[in-house]
Amino acid sequence: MGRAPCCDKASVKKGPWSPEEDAKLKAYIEEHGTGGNWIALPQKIGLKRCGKSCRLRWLNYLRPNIKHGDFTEEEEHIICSLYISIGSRWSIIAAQLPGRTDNDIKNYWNTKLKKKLLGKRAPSRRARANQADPYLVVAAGGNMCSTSGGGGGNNGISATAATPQALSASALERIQLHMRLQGLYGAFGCATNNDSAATAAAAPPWPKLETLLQTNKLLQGSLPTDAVATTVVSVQQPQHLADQSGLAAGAGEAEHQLSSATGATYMAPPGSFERPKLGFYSPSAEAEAASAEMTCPMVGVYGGGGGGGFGPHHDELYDFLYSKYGSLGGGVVQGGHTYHIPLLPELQCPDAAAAAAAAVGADEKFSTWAASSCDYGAAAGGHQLQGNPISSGLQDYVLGGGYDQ
DNA sequence: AAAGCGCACAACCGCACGATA
DNA sequence: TTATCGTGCGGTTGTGCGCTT
Repeated sequence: MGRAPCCDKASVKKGPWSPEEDAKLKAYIEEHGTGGNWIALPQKIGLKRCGKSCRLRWLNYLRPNIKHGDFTEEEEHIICSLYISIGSRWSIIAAQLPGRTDNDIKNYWNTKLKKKLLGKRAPSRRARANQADPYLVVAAGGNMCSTSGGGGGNNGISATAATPQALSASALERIQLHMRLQGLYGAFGCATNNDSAATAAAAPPWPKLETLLQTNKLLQGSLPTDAVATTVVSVQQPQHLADQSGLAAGAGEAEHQLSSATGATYMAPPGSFERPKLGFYSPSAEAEAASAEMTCPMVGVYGGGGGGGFGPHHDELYDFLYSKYGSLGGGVVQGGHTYHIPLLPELQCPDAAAAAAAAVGADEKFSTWAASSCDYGAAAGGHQLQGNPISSGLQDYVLGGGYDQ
């Protein structure tokens, strides 16, 4: 028995919205608000639309301060960075880009950015229809390292990890993307035996990501200073610290810290080292001096518990990455240069986003963040942004999430 | 000129979650 | 504790337009 549909599909209108419908919806919401019930709203205003459709139309097109098209280079960088870090959690990414909607960003990623960055064509509808296993499209058409072991040596990705069961398309794309940005294909000894891989390897790395990270541009201007609760110490670990800490060769405290190839940095509590998890990076204590501060009402709980921890693909993804970075001892050496995995910009606390939104006008999407106590996953996977009370007065955070679908 | 194709955008669908009765 | 409902999210599909053959 399936759940009842949200509306009578036989009587609701589908397809593009007319200007008249837009005007009706906009006028009503501007005057009365949504009334807290989208399902009932279309009846109230005489629209033959599903409530969900009304909500979508309002959020994506009719509400004030919506931007469409013309993504700036900086916005592209932010999308790219966050996609690597957290995957296809478009609503969270959208929260970092004022005026942008998750739908817009999702479309932009799928139609432009992905191709631009990964250098591959999205399979056509027809190809997709004929493709029995969608995961194989990525595995075969993407620029992932060969897992056949033929000629490329041990590239560290096990056959198991490369199977559709182990690594999702999203995870593969993120690995590809990050490698791409770092120009690490050669360092990983990838066997590139198809055209798309060769094309990808020839493409230039992401040129300005590092600049963006260094300048730490992500919504710094809107960070509130008066909200209370826990202080989250952001953000950028200075490069010299990253250099010193290494990845796996060190002992003691340094061993607690590891940067993953997705850009995640992990800080385990002293004395309880465990295998790092992929996820949003946690800032180091040393980063405090160079960091901005933001506040976020949350409690400090360590690890990936609560909403269910990390997604099923993370362990495999981690195993692959850790085997790479661990075995290479603190970075990837290529051409006499040691490549360190960059730290990613910090996600803005939703409450900060809410505060920023409040300054320019009510925004329903942000208002839901404001009430959620920085719950990053309530709807998107049930995971919470959780703090790690690593030492007195300092909080590191790991964003868990089942975002590999 | 017309068919085929790819692309971009808008919209829909189904699932998971939280709230509530 | 369980069922139901509304909401939010990410994935997918529909559609129109422009380019290519």
